[in-house]
Amino acid sequence: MKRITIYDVAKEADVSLATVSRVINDRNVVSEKTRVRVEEAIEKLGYKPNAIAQGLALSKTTTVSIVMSEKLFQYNGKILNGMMDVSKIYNYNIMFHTTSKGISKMQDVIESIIKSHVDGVILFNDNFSNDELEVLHEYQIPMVVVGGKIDEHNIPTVGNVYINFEKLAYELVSKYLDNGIDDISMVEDKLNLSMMLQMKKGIEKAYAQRGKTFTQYISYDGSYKGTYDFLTHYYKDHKPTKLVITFRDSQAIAIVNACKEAGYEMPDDTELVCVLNNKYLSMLRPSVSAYNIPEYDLGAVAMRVLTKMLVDDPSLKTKDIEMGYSFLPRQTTK
Amino acid sequence: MKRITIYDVAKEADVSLATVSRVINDRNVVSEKTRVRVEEAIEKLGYKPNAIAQGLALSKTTTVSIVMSEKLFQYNGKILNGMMDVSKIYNYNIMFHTTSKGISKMQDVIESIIKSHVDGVILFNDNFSNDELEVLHEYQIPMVVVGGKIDEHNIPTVGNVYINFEKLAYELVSKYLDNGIDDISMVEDKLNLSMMLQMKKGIEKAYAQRGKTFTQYISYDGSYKGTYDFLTHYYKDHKPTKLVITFRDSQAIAIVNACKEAGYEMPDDTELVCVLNNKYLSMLRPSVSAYNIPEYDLGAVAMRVLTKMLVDDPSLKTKDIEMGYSFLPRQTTK
DNA sequence: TTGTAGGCGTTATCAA
DNA sequence: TTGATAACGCCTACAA
Repeated sequence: MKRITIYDVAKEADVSLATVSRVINDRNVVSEKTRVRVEEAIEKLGYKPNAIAQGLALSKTTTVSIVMSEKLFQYNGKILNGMMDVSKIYNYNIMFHTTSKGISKMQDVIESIIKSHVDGVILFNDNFSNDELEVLHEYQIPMVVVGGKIDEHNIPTVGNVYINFEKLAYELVSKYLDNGIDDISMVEDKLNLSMMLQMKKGIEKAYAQRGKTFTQYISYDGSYKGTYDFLTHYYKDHKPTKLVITFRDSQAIAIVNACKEAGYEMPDDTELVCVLNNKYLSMLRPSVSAYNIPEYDLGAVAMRVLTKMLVDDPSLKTKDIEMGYSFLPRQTTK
Repeated sequence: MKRITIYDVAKEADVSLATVSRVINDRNVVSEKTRVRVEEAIEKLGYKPNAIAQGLALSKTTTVSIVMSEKLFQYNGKILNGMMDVSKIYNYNIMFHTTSKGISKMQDVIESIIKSHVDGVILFNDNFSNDELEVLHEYQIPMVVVGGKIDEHNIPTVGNVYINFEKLAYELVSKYLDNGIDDISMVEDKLNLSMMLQMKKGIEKAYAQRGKTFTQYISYDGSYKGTYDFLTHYYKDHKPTKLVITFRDSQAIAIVNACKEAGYEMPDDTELVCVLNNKYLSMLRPSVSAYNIPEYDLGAVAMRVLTKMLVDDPSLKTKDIEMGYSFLPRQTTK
């Protein structure tokens, strides 16, 4: 079946293709009479404009790329939901890219982003370098980074929608320190290294302000299958600290199980806070205290900022937006 | 910055644009000498072909659409991973669409699929009707449906990569029936209705073959926030059956918690099998028996089948592929 | 082996 | 208000 084109419509309505184009795009003025005729022809033939041809003619694809790491997007469903919903409102198509660590596949992704001529890009933290940001910027492609705060940048085509993890960690730890508890540890999450660094910074600041030093950053090499494996092993000969901070659910669950097996009571012997909340943490027994991060909103706002950059002045201000969060106390904290 | 085009390269290398096109696409024979010259020019100018223009010229976008329901894709990360990896191998771009139930957004998705002129589509079960499949077929767009088995179809442009949930349920229930246990229930999962129906069919068949009738299909209306809420309420005045079958983790976890709170022992008082495995089920105490569904492979194979349909004869045979599964016994079964 | 020219489906600029 | 016509960037017969 030959796809029907603007020519077919023009012939059917007995006008020139220019006129058809006009009624499609609502440009200029078209006489009521002919507009109706054209619309009828469109309806009758079931004509649908070819977005590719439009893209070529307009140098605008109404498509934006979303790139996130392969591992990460399993945890970021809601962020994606937020982005998808907003993109629908503005009628943007979504090109989806994933990066796997290891070989720097980000190169390939950038390559295909450039070739695809998408109008904008949304990147997640933790899967690109500054060089790569620079490349995209050279091509004048507006982009927004979502997740954590990115370093001071003066690239005008970059926006940032983020959670201030440094502040979050600082506040959390300060509270405990002020209650006389300084036996605190944080478990590294290799999937979110840049967020970890920000949190570490916040914790260290809290300690430093009180003349102390934070030392219990629990990291591990690649010899374990994952965090869970590592932690169950780790707690065989380590007593959990009074407060343990984890980033994701897997780590929190590992801690809960390890404590249970070692005979420690929560929250009496040890307290646990997981940064990223999800439903499993509330289903667990004991249920795990966590932070309510507005994931959906992060995605929605990021996409909205991007569309703003696309239609408005690209040098728009207020492109950096800090999102809030709130603590969800559950059974693992007093 | 003006994007540099094939003309620029041609001028730089002092050849015609046709020649440049030839070296880019490796078409015809180009003399070694000029090819090198062209390649140098490409390198020097940093030329990247405009995929949009290529798409227009070739009527081929090397892009495929993936459409899945908004709710579902949070659970199907690995399937997506499989699809993404294979699409990378074949250099296909991914256009990502989500459908939310309620208003039939599927209409919009189809609209944009048609306009985008993607080369093929991958659909998940449970988010389209046969009519919608027909529309896509009218446009000759190759597509594959992934997840459960779709009804007999004779649309030549549709492939199907699936798990035989009917068989799975039949086998599972048969085993228990043959051991004299017929106090079995299955909890409905509203996110996967078509799979539920297939499983129900399998269970009913197992019962029927033994002159019995399956009655304990546990469903609920929309008055609960979700399955978890419903189940915790349900088991206040219902004793769990000897075997409970759930589809997803949330439901399984609800059962585990409900039993624990009601003082039932697993697996002695009641056994539990969750169809879709995931890491939380193995972390839970007791850990939940489940099926190892090759999610990644489902996605990978689906994408591979689609690419085959795209390059090979579109009327290729063996487009319907049944994937295997295996049982993972854990603490909730004897 | 290389170049010329027409076409892919739209939009936009001019004239009419 | 409408209609030619030249882009948009690339590919591919057809010629040379």
